[in-house]
Amino acid sequence: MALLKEHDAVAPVVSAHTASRPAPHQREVIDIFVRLSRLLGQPRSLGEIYGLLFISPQPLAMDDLTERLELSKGSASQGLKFLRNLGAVRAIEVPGDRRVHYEAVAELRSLAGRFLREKIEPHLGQGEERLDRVEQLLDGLPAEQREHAGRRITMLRSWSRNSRRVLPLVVKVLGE
Amino acid sequence: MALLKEHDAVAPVVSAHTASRPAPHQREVIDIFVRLSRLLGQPRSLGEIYGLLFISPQPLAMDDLTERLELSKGSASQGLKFLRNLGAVRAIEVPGDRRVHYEAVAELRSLAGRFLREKIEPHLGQGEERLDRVEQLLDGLPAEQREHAGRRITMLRSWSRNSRRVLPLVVKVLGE
DNA sequence: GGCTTTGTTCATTTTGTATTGAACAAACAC
DNA sequence: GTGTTTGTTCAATACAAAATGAACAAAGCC
Repeated sequence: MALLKEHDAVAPVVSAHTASRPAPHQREVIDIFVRLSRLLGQPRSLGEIYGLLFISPQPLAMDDLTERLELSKGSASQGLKFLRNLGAVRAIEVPGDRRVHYEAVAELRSLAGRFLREKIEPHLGQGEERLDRVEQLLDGLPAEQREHAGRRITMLRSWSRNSRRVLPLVVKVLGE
Repeated sequence: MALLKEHDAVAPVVSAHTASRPAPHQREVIDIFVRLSRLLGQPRSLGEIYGLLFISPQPLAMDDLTERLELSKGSASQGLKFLRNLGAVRAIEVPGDRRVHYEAVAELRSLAGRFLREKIEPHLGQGEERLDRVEQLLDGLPAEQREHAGRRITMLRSWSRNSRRVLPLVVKVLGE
């Protein structure tokens, strides 16, 4: 036993699956992304995955993630899928290793842009059509109520338009 | 048992508590705010309450809310508390009625401003201090790792600064 | 004083969402 | 071909967040 252990330690097997926990500074950075993730209404595992990739000096394979973050294959796979779609992560070929490795795409501009466009914009767009339909419903209403409701819907249209205007602006400033 | 059930069904209990459901157009507007609420990571009841107040021609008391939206006193009370703190709702005196009535504050600028300042900004602010502390943790690290981690933290600082810059801008454009 | 109305708080229950893990598929090695 | 590694999907489970409702407090009324 002691022999075996010693052998393991001595062997320069740098590439063995050293399931090393994240270092303290890594844990901190991961935590920052976990908070951000929750703030944006995403699962914590997402933040953990992106965070670890962000602070890791080299690309990591999926089982590096499951080992170091102690999460299931399912979570890792789903999380990476999401991050891939978002363009927050890119696949990297590592010579002599069949597994796909990932590294964090660390450009705030593209990240935020994609997120806003895919997760926020649709809601706003959908809203505009809705308002047209809702306005139809006002027809059979007593005059007083119709007037008030009409004003409110006009107001919502304006809110929607302003919100749309903001998005590109946000992306622009974040990218500077 | 059967009798009781039949009685319940037959009784023309229209006025018992004329808990008039929201009209179709009101239901639609409420739904818009429910979605928004979820998008911002807030409970659906919040959206319902604000939505109904927003589309109601006159101020409503708490039991109007519990009846029309079919939610508990607890939810209504908590929801109103939150909305009051946010400044999204204001209390109105109604002559001859002891109950406090509420109306929606319908100014996007102040609403969004308050929300961003109270719910988002703190996270960003907290982040900056954190980064200083994290940087300390880098000292005992091998040169190569330290260099990479250092770059990443610098990057996070810049992200944080840019995000801060965006907030006032958002508020400004939303208010126009 | 006691009785009623209005509103809040908080422990419990319910609901919704994230995570897990097992079954499956695909790509490779031999 | 068989066995192994890598990765995905999805039904079951665990967990976190929201809603409930009962107990309580405060304020008005008679």
